Amino acid sequence: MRDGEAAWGKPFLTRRAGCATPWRMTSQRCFLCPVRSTALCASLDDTELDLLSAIGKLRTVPAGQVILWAGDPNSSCATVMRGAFKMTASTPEGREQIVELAHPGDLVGQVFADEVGLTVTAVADSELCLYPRAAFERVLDASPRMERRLLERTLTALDGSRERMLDLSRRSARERVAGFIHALAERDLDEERGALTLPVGRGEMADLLGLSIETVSRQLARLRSDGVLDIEKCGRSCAVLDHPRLAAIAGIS
Amino acid sequence: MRDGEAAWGKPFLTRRAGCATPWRMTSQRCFLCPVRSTALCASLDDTELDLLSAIGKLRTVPAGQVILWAGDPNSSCATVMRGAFKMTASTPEGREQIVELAHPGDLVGQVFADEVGLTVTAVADSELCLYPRAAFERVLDASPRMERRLLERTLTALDGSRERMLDLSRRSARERVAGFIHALAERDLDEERGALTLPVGRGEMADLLGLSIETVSRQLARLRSDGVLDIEKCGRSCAVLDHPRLAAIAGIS
DNA sequence: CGGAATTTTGACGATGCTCAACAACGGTGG
DNA sequence: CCACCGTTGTTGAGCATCGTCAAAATTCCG
Repeated sequence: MRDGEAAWGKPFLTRRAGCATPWRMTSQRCFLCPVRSTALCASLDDTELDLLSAIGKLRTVPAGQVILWAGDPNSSCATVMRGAFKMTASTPEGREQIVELAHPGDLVGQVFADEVGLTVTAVADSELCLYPRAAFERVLDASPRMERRLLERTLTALDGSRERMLDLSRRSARERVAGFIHALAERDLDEERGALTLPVGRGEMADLLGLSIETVSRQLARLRSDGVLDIEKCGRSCAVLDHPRLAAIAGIS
Repeated sequence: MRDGEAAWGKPFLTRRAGCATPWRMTSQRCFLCPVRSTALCASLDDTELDLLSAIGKLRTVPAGQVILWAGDPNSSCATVMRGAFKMTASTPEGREQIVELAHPGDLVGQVFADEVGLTVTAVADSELCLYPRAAFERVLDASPRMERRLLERTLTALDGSRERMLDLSRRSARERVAGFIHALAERDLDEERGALTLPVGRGEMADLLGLSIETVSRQLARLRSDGVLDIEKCGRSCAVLDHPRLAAIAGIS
C-alpha cells in the first residue's frame, strides 16, 4: 500500500514550454486554462474568479499516482485539467470497484466531508488545479452560481451512479462489455478510421465493469469472433464493425 | 404496466382524527408536520417557509401505488411524510434494481430534470407533501440555505449510491444479505425483544440487493441454521442472535 | 535481446439463476 | 369457525455464468 507517498507532495510547479515563470493560478492565468469553459469555475464572474484563483495551485501527477487515499483526513479537492482519474471503492479484503472516472473539467475529491471516502488515482499523466477544501467551501459560500452548478453536477453524477448500479447488478458480462464499448464509441469514435482507442487497460475495464480481467478478455474475443468488433490482440485499438448489433447486445432500447 | 393510473390524481385531502377541516400546507400547519425537523424545509426561516407551504399539497398514497414513472415528463417532487418509497431502475426487458429507499423526511423525484429517470413506488401506505417542480425550484432559487441543504443531501446520496455499487459488484449473496440485516439492526433494532421487523418482503429485498428471491430466501435460511439469526419462516420478524458474527459475515471492518 | 507487465486461453469449480413443486399465510365468504 | 384461494415464501434439481488458477503468448521498454 501507499507506494505513492507524498501524493499532494511538495508544491512543485510545472513549467510550460516557452514560459519562463511558473504557471500560477491568477485570474489572468485562468483565461488560458484549458477547462475554463467546462469546469465549475466557468460560472464565476471576475470578482469570484479572483477568489478561486487565489487558492488554486497547479499540480502535475504521473499515471498511477494516488492523490487521495480513502480514510485519510479530507483536506483537498481539485479540478482535473488534463489526463484522467479513477475513483475506487474497495472491500476490506481488497476487492475493488471503479466508481467514477473524472475527465478534464471534472471535480475530484469531496466537499463537505471530513474523511476521504474514495481513493483517487491518476490513470494517465495528468494535471490538476488543487484547492484546500476549506477555502474552496468558502468560495462556494460566496458564489451561489458556483454552488448551483455544483448541485447540478452532483445530481448528474448521482443519476449516472444509479444507472451503473443497474448495470452492475442486472446485466451479463457480455452486455456490460458491449455497453462499455458502445458508450465509448458514442463519445470518441474516430470517424475516419471507424475505430477508437480504449482509454484503459483490461484490468481497469474489469474494475469498471465489476468483472474479472479474464472475463473481459473473453467477452472482447467473443465480440470479435462474432464480427461485431475488430480488436487487435493485446491492443488498445478497436474498430466497431457492426454498430447496430453492438447496441443490440448492449441492450440499448 | 401502469395499473396505478392517476397516481398523483385528484387532490383529495386526508382528514386527521379529530380534525374537521382538511389539512392544508400553510406555514401554521407546518409546525405540526411530522418531518418538520428533518426534511429539507427544516432549514427555512418563517418567510421562506411561507413560500414553500404555499405550494405544498398533502397526498396519501396506498402501498404499491406508483407515483412517478420513468420516462414521463418530470413535473413534481415531494417530501415523504409517512411510509416509504422505493426508486427503481430497470432494463428494457424488465430486470429491476431498487436504487434507493426514501423514508420520512426524504425528497422523492428529481429537481432540474425534464424527464423522470426513476420509477417511484410506495412500499407502504404513505403520505407526502407534493410540490410542482417548477415552483419548488423557484423556492430553491430564493433560499440559499435550502439549496445548501439539498446539495449536502445529494452528496450523501451519491456516497451511498457508490458504496452500494461496490456491494452489488463485489460482494457475495451471503455478504449482501448479512450486510442488509446488519444495517437494519443498526437503525431500528427493538432493544427489548432483540429483534427487528423487516420493512420489505423477500422480493423487494432481492431487488434491493441485486439477487433473486430464491437466493435471498436461501441465504436467510443459512444464517438461521448457522445460529446467527432467528427468523420465523415466511415471517418478517427477525432476531439477531450473534451480532459480532453477523458483522463479520457482512464484511464490516 | 531480455525481463517485466499485460493479455489471452484453457480447465475447473463455485456461485447464483431458472424452473418447478410445495408450504405457509391472510383474507373472504359460506 | 372453517374451507377456499391468491399471494408470498421455501426448498430442491439442474444448469449457465463467471471467477480462480495456471500456463502460454504478446507487447512494452530499457
